[in-house]
Amino acid sequence: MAVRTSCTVSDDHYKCFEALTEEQTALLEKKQVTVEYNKGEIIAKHGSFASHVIFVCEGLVKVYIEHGKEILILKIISPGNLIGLSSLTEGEDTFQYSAAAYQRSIAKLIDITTFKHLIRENGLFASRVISILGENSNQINNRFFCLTHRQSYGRLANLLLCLSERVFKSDKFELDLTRKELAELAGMSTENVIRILKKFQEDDLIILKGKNVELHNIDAIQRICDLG
Amino acid sequence: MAVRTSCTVSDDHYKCFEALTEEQTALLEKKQVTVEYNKGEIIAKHGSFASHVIFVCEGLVKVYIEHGKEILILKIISPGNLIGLSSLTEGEDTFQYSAAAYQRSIAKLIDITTFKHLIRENGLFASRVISILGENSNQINNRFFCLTHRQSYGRLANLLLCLSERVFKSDKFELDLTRKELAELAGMSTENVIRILKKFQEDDLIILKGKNVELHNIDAIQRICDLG
DNA sequence: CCATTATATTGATATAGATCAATGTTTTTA
DNA sequence: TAAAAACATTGATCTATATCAATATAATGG
Repeated sequence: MAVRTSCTVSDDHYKCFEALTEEQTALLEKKQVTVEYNKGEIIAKHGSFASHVIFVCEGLVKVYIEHGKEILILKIISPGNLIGLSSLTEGEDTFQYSAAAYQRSIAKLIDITTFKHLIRENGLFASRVISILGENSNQINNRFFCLTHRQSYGRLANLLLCLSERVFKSDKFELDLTRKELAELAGMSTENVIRILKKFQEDDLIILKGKNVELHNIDAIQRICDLG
Repeated sequence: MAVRTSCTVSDDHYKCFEALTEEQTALLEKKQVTVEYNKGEIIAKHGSFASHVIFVCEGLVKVYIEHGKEILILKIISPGNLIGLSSLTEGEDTFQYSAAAYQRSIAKLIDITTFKHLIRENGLFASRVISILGENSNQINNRFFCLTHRQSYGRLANLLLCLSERVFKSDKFELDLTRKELAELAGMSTENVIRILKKFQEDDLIILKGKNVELHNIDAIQRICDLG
């Protein structure tokens, strides 16, 4: 069971573009701009006009929905992935979620009209996009399950595994997320994150040194993730 | 804000088939079977081989993921809607969720290979399918937000509004869902559903008579849904 | 490099909502 | 139609986790 997919998706969305012809690729190149974002900057704003889909080239991005002051993080996006595909829906011309850079990031903004045009024109491209949407949907469902059916220990264990396996791709990584950001991701209070991390460290499940995190007993963390 | 979309989606998925040519429609007809399900019967099983996508013609269906004994309802599907599109993803040949009939239901099981073939062949059809996937994704995100950020009163108010507006299409309806099923839908214990319904009735927000429910003060229920 | 502000940590307290237990009511079935 | 099973209701208790409060530490900017 792909529990570890609950905070992010695979990073091979770029492969959909391989389905395009040279001509179509050239068209797409003309209809996109590359933009750099600093840490904390908003890349897409929930409710604003969605004139483009976003392809993340570098950095790390959070995708979240917001209602007033409340936010819910849907996923973390690594380089290679697309954001904003749900605005391809007919009659849905606004972003259905926000996106913000966790760190300095580079993204290509692709004109949505051209993107839609290519879907109609190129069936293979369309089916690749459908694949991505399906994958997104499975990731969200996993995350939904995790956040609603696991208690705090399980949710934090899940987050650590996901960050390790999917985002940083190592069981030892430098975490430049604050406790507050971890709390947001795991759906709990900052204080609770701190207490649980402390407990994990006392139990030799993880080793914390400043911003460096090492998952020391992955099997045990996995067990907490599955059962907690 | 489409809070009321959080338990189900619109019921116009069938419109994607209007994008097919006569020939394609004929092909699809040949590659599908119609099946009747009794109350409680499983229509799709999470993890089993997804050889088809499902089009609901009659009845009422719940879509849910299950891990062991724990379940999470993703949405209610009314006639006119498709189930199992996330299995269109390349390399994903199993159902990513289960579906079961709340009441006697009729569904068409459409061969997934043919469906995929039509996506490649017909760009307009593909873009309609993408629309549906995008809409599904927005519905799940709304539901995700509601279940994680609202307390029990708000979640139950949301469910009542959604059932009224989207499923039964009237503010007075016969509810053949048990308290346990309501609890599952609103993500809380059965006892809590009972206590909250009682409170809503005491406050003249709803009128309960046996299985009949009437939303008596929709504005107030909406306020609880938004804030609670 | 000091002052200011953000972040991290720890402990105490409050509470929404689950769980448990007991009983009443309706539905099913034999 | 009586017995069994499923469902609904009510009250009492328990607990995970949020919230509040106070302090410590780290980061940042003038």
